[in-house]
Amino acid sequence: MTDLRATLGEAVRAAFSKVGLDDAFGRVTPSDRPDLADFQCNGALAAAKAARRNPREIAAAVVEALAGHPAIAAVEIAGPGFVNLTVSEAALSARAQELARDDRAGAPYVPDPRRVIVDYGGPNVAKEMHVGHLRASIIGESIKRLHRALGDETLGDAHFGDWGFQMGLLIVACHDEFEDLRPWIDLQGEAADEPTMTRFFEAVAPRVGLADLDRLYPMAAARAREEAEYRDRARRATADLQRGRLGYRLLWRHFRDITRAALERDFHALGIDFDLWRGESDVDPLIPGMVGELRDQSLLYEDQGAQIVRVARNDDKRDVPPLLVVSSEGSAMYGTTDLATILDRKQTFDPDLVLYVVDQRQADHFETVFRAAYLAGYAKEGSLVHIGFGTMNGADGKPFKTRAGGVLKLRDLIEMAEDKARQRLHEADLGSELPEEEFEATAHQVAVAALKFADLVNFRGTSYVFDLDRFSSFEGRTGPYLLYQAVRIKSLLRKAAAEGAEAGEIRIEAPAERDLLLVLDAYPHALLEAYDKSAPNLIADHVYRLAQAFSKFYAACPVLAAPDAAARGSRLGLSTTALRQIESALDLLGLEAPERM
RNA sequence: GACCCCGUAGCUCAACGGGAUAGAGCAUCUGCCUUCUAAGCAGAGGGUUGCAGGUUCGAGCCCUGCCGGGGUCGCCA
Repeated sequence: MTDLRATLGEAVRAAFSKVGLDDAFGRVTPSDRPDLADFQCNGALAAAKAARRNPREIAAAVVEALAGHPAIAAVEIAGPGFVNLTVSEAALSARAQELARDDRAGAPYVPDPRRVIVDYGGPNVAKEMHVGHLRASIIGESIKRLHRALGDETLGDAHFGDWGFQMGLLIVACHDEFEDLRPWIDLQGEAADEPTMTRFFEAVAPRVGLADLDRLYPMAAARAREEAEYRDRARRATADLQRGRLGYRLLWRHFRDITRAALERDFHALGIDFDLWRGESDVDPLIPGMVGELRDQSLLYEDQGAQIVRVARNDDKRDVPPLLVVSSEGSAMYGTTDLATILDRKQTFDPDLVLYVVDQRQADHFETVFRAAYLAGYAKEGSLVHIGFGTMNGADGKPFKTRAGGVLKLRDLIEMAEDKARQRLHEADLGSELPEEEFEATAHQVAVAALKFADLVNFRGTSYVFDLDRFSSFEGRTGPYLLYQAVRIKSLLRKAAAEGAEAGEIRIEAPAERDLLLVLDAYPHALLEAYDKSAPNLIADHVYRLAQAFSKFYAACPVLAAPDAAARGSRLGLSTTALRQIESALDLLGLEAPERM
């Protein structure tokens, strides 16, 4: 399977070699002037500059070396030395059959598969998920799917925040709130027998639910800010928990279990599923050993009462602060946990690459942690990469807030999107004949598509403005538009099947067919670019372009009413292939199209 | 203060090693439903790419300065 761009690129690189120039100049790109050609190579201009020669002369030599290549119908020199390439009918047709037969719709494999962990989502026990988690989850899920689809052995890890001060706060809050549970919460010791544990959970589970955590945590957090005494109690509870005090440990397990179950449900509804839920608590036992090892490696320094690893380098343009491993109070910091997580991953999975899909604002933090990990030999230089993203902003350009000024909960956001989707479907009189259940499922899919596509269509590094009306529109570059296009093709194929019409050999005749095929051909390159840059927006761009190219084809070339059986078979083949590729790309974005709407 | 990112059409965003006429979508305007979902298609208008210099045959992209916005700068995560 080779796409036309790669085929031509190979040919042009060979031509540059043949005339004695670096083959890197033979880079081929889709034409900027589709009215003139399908592809172009600007290498003659760059080569001319390097060799102080006339670009048109070089272009002429390259063109001569290309003569007779079977994939090229025409090659012309334009302007100062652009080489314009038009694909031959034979190559076009061969590529069409290849794509039609490929059950991956053109998706490539990477040449050297790696072991990859995508660290994303970052939900916390007790803290409600908010829009900040949404971006991490949407982008991370897409990157994970992309790596997996292209052949990497890939794990997605939620990196569950289950271990900090907030646990102590919750324990104290529960202790105060549930008087009758105190004997259980105060349970001493470090280990329990089965019957004790069973009785513990029988007593606690019916009383302490998610709603309690949602209610108690903000209250406790606020109170800890005000009252030093309360804060100290929570700190002590945190320390006791981490030391293994039985009642706290069991209560904490309960917090963690119910939170995780709810989170998994919420994520799943968004098409986001993790392979691992390794929590901060899982790596806590590694920390003492790790600290000792860092000391043995002479990486640890004492500074202002804290234990630090210095990571600054001579060529740094700014002050790079050290990694704080043990605070002056003797506790582990979040950088400590992150470093221990790197160690844990090395021991359990030994990844070639770890991608951290986390807010761009934490770039400095990760730089520090990564440097420390490289120094300690916990990861190979360059194998840890922070995939930063910008914020989702409100209409004022500032990070999104509710009207009351608070952080918008993820659940509320999704509900808003579903309401909007229902409203839009009704306005367009769509899905009115669907059964209630299917209509609701469709509304959910439309809502999810609106939110996720709006996020993924922007380059992850830039911030974007949240505008539900725009995202939920069925017109233009939106998720719902893409679902609509997919559904329209599905409907067409159902009708064809009912008439007994079958896909046949694809013949590229009409301009709209040629344009569609060229877009289909560009899929592997789009995916490899997206892979290299961890940039799902390139997949979003591609699928939108594809949907548009199909729509033009659909308007210009009747399928069922094609002039003859061969043309109908050909157009059905193109439609089937386009649908498969749209669905493939949507899947990589974490989206799914309904059967009808 | 230091460092990083951003500034492109009225709005939201593109522009793939520095290359041809800076592209899409929304909004506005004009056509097209007795044919497969018009949530569509065809077309039009809309730009001194923040400002000023520089490098280059050629700059939205590279360099310098300035203006404006955002972010980060060890014991929260």
